[in-house]
Amino acid sequence: MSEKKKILITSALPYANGALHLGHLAGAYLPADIYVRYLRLLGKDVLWVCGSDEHGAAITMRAKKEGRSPKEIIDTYHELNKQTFKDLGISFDHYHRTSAALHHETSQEFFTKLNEKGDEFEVRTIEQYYDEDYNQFLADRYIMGTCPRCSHPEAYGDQCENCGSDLSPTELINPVSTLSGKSPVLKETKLWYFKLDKHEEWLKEWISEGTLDGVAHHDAKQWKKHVLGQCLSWLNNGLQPRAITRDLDWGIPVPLEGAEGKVLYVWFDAPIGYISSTKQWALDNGKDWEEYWKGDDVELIHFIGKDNIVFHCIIFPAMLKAYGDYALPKNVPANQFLNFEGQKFSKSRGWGIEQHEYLEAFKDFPNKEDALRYALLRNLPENRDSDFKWDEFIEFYDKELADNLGNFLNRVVVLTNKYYDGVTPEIEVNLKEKLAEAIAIVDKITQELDTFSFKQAALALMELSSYGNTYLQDVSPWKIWKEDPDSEVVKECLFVCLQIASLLSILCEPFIPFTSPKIRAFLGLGETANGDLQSVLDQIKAGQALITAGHQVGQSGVLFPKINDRRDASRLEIVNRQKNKLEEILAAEKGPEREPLKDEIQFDDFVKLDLRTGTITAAEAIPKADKLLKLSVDLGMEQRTVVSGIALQYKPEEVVGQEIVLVANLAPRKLRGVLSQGMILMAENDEGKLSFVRPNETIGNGFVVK
RNA sequence: GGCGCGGUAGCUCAGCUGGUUAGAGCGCAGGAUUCAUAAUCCUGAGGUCGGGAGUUCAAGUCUCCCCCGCGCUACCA
Repeated sequence: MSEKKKILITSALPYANGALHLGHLAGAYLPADIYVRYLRLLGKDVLWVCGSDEHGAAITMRAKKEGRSPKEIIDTYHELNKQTFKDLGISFDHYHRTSAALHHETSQEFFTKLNEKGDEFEVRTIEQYYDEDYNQFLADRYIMGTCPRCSHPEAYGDQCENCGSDLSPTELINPVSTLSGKSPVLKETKLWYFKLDKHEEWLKEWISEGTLDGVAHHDAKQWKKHVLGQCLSWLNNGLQPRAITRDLDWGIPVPLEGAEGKVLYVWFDAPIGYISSTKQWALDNGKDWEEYWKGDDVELIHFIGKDNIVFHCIIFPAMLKAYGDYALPKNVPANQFLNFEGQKFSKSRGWGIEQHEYLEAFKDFPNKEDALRYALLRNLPENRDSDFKWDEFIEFYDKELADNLGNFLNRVVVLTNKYYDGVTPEIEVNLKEKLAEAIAIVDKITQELDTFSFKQAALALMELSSYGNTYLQDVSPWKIWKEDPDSEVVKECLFVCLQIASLLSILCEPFIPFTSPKIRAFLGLGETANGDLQSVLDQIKAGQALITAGHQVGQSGVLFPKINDRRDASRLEIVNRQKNKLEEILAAEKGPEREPLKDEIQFDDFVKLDLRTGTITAAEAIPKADKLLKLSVDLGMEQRTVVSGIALQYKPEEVVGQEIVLVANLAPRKLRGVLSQGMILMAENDEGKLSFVRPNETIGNGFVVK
């Protein structure tokens, strides 16, 4: 066992059925990359693992849709995502995949161990749809039918994409297997459940107090509020056992006799992917994976988006503790969501840009990687949803990277070359004193990084360069030099500026790793290595120069050619192409769009409907249902009670006296405890505005509409 | 309806356990300067801290109610 503390960083495993967009990057990968690069520069023993999540029904569904095998799908996206990460400087130590044999073994071993503990799992028998032609149980997504809520004929077993309702397969009207196209039958099946409820007590203490079995584990106050909030909300509602197996042919087989045709539920094996990724890295590098997962000297940090909070803060810790010996996360700095120009990323709408698309579209853009990293960084959704805008991309690049950082570095190197032929001047100076303010800013940068405040850290980095600009301006060596080229004041000024430039060259590395070596080259410095930042910090605080007298600097140049440049519009054009794309999408969407027509029916189908005129005579809200009103309808020959989902648009008093048309022979159904005897016809437009359908002159109640 | 998170200058956001005249960047207005990439530096204007009530000597910061945004969840004939 090594004496040094091990830090294990994980980033959410990307699901390998599609490309990743900028929101993903901003959520779980860029912040982690910055943090890991920072720790490496400090010389910490840090390991960062990730990989593709390659199981689950969504992959088989996509494969079927595209007429490819699941294996082809995951291979495509595994390679794409892996390469794109690499191109953007996302510096995983290992990028694994859950289809790997090592991962299957690891997951099965994990399952087996928990199963052998005896009281972690329970087996339940439930009824599930089964396709008799294909001899297999059907995942929710493999069943389609008519949505019981909106009558959309192509709702999936878990969700209706037309009305957004969450469904269960048994709710579907006329369910059909997407495999055989026939009606599935209900058949009993066995599922394994993880008894999450059993872990509720210690989880509550661990999350709210940061103590584990009474022993201090982490500082709960360091966790983000929205993370704590969501976890405690779950815990206070009571945890339920969760199914960990499914009847599916794509995934990790359940390693038990009599469990043929069953695989581990994807959420169970995915986080174990962090472990198998570590194992593979250890094998490749001759290390011991357990040193990073077990023992007191382990610090585990999960970087994720907010959609993953409960898995990483509740479910996976429960799995780890149930297994035993594993360290639990010290922090889960989950980010919120990144929007794109004011709206959510949407693949189907083409709203947003995927990582590999960006690299392609910006291939002629200098520093495209750092430009993107910086724009995302400055706008990270750390505590609330944020918004990526191309105009801000331009602004951050031009104002901060080019005008502030790039220009300062250029000024310093140009002046050094001009006055001293690039040789650092010899000068007596109390650096501790002279750099006190700069060092305070450096401390701020590291403190922000230590606490996962990456956006603030970036601002502090700019503050350092801005401080350099201000200092240079205050001394204005060019004025003095004109009078006295040998001035000690000029020498001191540039000597100090070179120290600041040197600090910037290393401190910027976690944020803009592609630019850092260029800055180092300007300054005549070699590339940074692990641990360098620690020695730089030690030196500078001890008053030692980082760039000493006699050191030859290199030649400078334009680090960040500005986007708004009067001589060269090429960069602006690249960005403008993206902006134009969005405008086109918006323009296209403005065209009239109507729900597609349903399948043709016969006259006989129509006459089955019994439509009657009526008048609403009373209305009241239904407690604990914000969309429902309980209505009394006068049909002339009788009174009906009808429950209608119009409460968001109408107050009860507004609808009394309203003439309506009622589907009068609809089978009664109970809603929120009230028996609804019919359905009122309403027209609804695309903005959700409702309007009653009624005869355009009063005709009396109870008459037939046909 | 329940739960969680957010709502601070024109824009994007900082403000830990309540404590002096509420901060930064961008934008805007004036000025300085030329080593540098129409750059840099200085000064200034600009905020009922979502609304209302309360606790306190003192509230952006605590409590309650309400409004808005996002998410989870229930319901949606």
